[in-house]
Amino acid sequence: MKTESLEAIWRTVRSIPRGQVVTYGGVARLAGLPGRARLVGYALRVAPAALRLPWHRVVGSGERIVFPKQSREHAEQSRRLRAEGVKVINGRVQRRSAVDLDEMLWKPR
DNA sequence: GTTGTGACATTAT
DNA sequence: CATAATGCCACAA
Repeated sequence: MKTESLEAIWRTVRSIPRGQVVTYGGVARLAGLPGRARLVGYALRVAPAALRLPWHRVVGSGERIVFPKQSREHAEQSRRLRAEGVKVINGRVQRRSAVDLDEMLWKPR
């Protein structure tokens, strides 16, 4: 049922850890709905505000923010992500591998 | 029932 | 990098 799908998506989004981002397609896949990225967008659009979903952790393919650069949503998402330590440059979330590499080179010892 | 529109993704030009 | 074509599918008109 469709409400089932929406709930599965909401649960999945709710499970995204702080400081981590997942693509629309990724959420769909994790929710057991492969190939239905658009439904994820719809699910987030109609999600009850009461759920307090971390919608800002969901990005487009290539870890790009899907909202138009000038939009309020775009600014909002960038702000929220940066508030969690996620680097966002030019509407693009910096690759985690680069961050991990930095951690590796600095942490040891 | 048909058509247009998306908080999208992937592949091919 | 930019565009277009497809696939996907819920919803509104």
